[in-house]
Parts: sequence; C-alpha cells; structure tokens
Amino acid sequence: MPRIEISDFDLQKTIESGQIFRWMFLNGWYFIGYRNSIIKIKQTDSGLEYESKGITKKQVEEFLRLDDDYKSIIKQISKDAYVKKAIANNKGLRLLRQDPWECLVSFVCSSASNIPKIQKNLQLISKQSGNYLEFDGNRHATFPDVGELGSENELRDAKTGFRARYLAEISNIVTPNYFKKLSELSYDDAKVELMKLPGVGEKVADCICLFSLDKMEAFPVDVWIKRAMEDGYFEGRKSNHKKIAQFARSYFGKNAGYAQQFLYHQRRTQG
DNA sequence: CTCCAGGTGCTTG
DNA sequence: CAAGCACATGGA
Repeated sequence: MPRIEISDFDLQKTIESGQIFRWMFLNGWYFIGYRNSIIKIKQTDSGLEYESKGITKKQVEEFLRLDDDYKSIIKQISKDAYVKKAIANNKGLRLLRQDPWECLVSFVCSSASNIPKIQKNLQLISKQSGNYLEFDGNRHATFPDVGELGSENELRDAKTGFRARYLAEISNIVTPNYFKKLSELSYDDAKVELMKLPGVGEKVADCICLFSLDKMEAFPVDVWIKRAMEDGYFEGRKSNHKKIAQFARSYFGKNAGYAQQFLYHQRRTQG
C-alpha cells in the first residue's frame, strides 16, 4: 500500500472539517468518494497510508494538496493571537482540492442546511444516479457525472427540498468544459461566473472557488465564520457578510481561505 | 409546537 | 442598498 511521508497533516480534522461530505470511517480507515472512485486512507506515525482503485498517485497527491507549502501558509496567515489560537488548536488541518462538479452540487445543497443533511443528500443522489464500485469487499456509490445528476423529481427524492430546482437547472447549464474554462479564470471572474448559476450566491461561490478551483484568497462567510469574525475583529459588534469578506481578504492575504478553515473549525469544535 | 440550519432569490421601503 | 420573507427537510 502506498505511503506518504508528511508532517503537519491531521487527516481526521481535514476530512471532518465540513469541506467534503462523501466519506465514512470504518475499521480505522477513511473511505472517501473522489471522482469515479474511492480513496481508502489512514493516518500513520510518519504520515499517511492509502489505497485506491483507478486513481493514480498523482491524483491522490493533487486531491490532498500535497503541493501546498503548509508551514509557509501558516506563517503567512498567523496575523494575531486570535487566529493563532485557532491554528494552534487545529494543527495539521488542511484544505483539499475537490472535483469542482461535486463541490458545486455539495454547496448548493448546503444552503440553509447542516452537515449531516448535506451528507444524506449526496449519498442519496449517488445511489440514485451514480455508478457502483466494488472496493475492499464493499459496494460504494460514486458521484454522478456532469449531466447525469437526475431529474428535478429525482433530486427531490434525494431530500434536497427547494434546492432540487436549482440543481436541475444547473445540471442543464454546466458541462465538463464549463469547469475547464472556470479553472482558467481569476478568482473574481470565476466567482462572477459561478454566481450566474441558480442557487449560487456569494458564499457558495466562495466555497467552490476555495475548495475546488485553487482560489486560496476566497473567504466564504457563513453564520459560523460571521460570529467568529465579529468576536475576533469587530469588537463583538454585528457586521455583515460583505464587510467581513472584504476585511478578511485584505487582512489575511492570498491564503485567506486557509485562515477561514481554521476559524471555522475552531468555532464549530471549541466555540 | 417552535426554532434554526455552512443561503439564495425576490419583493419592498 | 438593506431588511424581510419564503423556500423543504429534519433534528433539538
């Protein structure tokens, strides 16, 4: 089984920090749905150990963002005691590089929802419209390809509620080429383009930019981050999404998205 | 029963 | 431009 020698990589925090939703923990291993396959992975003393089927080593490294210079990023976003505490409490938390299509569907499902429900939505969509894969003695459903998400009614069967209409419309608009084009755009242009899709506003567009399009300056502002930022940087006073996002990008710089992930996870787990 | 959840879109003032 | 509300669903 392939091993990856790496320090400062906390697999549990990374997987369970709400950036990906199709994973399960079984007998000491994480099984993560990725593109048309599964990555089975666990933490070891010296790093990570994984096994997968139909995915190259290069693809696994790309997904795990092993190309990030973690220490340098941490140094860059460690601007003050407040964020330093979030970083210290979540040492080894990383961002992943997801498939943009699944990321788009995931975060359209995320609006006015919660993590367990998003997981349920994606699992049902995969069972309905994805393929099945035999792996390690188990059957796993893969995520449906672009254009194969299913009808609006099927999406409603997946308990996506009022988001079913958005997803069905999105399914008719995007193509593999849509994401190829998107990946070539700047952060601002990619965000504008994404926000033309129904069900995609500022926050969802930022999540897609950060989690799947390498736009590390994106700073998604949800209710949790809003509270965390108001406490840490606005003297506890109420602010708004636009002010917070604008401040965060200028304050934390080109890796603001990493700061977001630490502050978000800190807020979710320690308050 | 009421409230709210990794928001967005639409309508009003 | 900001504020207010509906939108499905499910857990607290």
